[in-house]
Amino acid sequence: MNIKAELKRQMEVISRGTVDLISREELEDKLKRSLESGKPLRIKAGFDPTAPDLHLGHTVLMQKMRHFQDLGHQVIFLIGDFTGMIGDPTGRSETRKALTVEEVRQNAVTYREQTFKILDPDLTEVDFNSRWMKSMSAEGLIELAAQYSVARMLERDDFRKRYTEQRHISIHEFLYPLIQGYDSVELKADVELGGTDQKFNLLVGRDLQRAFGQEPQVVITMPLLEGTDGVQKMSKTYDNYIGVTEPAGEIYGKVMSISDELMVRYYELLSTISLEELKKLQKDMEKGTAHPMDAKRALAREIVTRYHDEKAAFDAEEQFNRRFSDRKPLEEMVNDDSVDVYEMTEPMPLFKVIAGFRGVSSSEAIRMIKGGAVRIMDEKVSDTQYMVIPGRDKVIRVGKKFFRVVEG
RNA sequence: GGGGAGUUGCCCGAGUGGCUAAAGGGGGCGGGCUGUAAACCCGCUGGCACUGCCUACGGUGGUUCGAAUCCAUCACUCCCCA
Repeated sequence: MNIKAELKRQMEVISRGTVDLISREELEDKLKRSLESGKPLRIKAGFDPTAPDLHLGHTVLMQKMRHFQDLGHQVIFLIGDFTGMIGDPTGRSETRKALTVEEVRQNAVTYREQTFKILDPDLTEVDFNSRWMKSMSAEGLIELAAQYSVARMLERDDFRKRYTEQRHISIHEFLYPLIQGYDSVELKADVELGGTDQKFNLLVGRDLQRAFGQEPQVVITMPLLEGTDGVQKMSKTYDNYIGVTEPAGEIYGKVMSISDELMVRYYELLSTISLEELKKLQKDMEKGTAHPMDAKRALAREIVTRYHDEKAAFDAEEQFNRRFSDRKPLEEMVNDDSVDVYEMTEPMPLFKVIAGFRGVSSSEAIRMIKGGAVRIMDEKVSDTQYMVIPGRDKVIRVGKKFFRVVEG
């Protein structure tokens, strides 16, 4: 094997799509030694077990982990169960609520199950930082804390912001980056991956490794994926996520509802098409030779295919078209199996039906009726007292979603 | 340890005794326009089978016919001094 050529190839694969790579020289050095000795690099990526459902935002990072696996390196999927109990203050404007031991444990299990949709289980070492943190003594913690200064902590953007805005910061929040950094010491990590928001924490890891006499890890950050709202980062907390375990139709629909601008971003970070292809697509859309909606369809198909399969993607598209794009007469909708079904045997007030179907309060349902959001058999209904009679009122539409009433 | 400021609905923020389910903005939802896009315009935005009732302005207790607004006390946050 030509080590030089292989080194170049690996560097290319690894650096694609990254935001920071600190430092390139160190990475090259480590890779070179690894190639010469045949000893794989230890790649660490930590995950906070607050949100047990993986979403597309996580996959940006995990695909990078996968790249490392494909190059034969050892990936460590570290579940920050101990740190999860502290609550990562990163990016927050206020103190996070700490999780209970039980919550963290449960979340971790689900997390693990979903990981292997993307990663190769044989090349993945799953670990928990409670393994070493739980038994750390107070002396150990103080020794660790002595490695860093308050001034340096306050260099971190979010801390500084909170500090200058005179908001509360608990001492234990300073411990988070320290513990995360110490994890790298325990794991003897060669490389640590994270989102750009993790940059500070990852760099602390380098300092601590140095302090504990280890060679500092290389830090690689990946861009954060915006959520479906296009503004905030994708997160379960903001309810703007697309989960990898969601049904095909759901994923397809969510992707279709994102803005054009965001679509380009998703292409960039989630699609496997090359950057050149993406550029061409953008140009064509500007020129008007390609319709943005078609491009979005293709993206939705690609993503659904990845987490389900091609057939599911095809079906999801079919259903989507039938539901929203094709203008079809009411009679067809009545028996269309792609609409959701609401079973009822006895007449019920309309707002109750809506409340049950949409999961909103009765007051909210009544407001929707008053606001003209509701149609029954294609007729707008504004009577809040309206009774739904199964058999007669077959198709109810609330907003853009609609459903069919069936006698059960 | 001493002194001061503050805690309002999902978020920000106005409100200093009745007209306050609480201005305004953001977000969210709905309507129009569309490509279930963006932008823009309009409406709604505590709960409850609802011409009414219940819950709500950090917690508790009090003053009052009546309190988010006044008093006491507790909790929490921030600032200044030591």
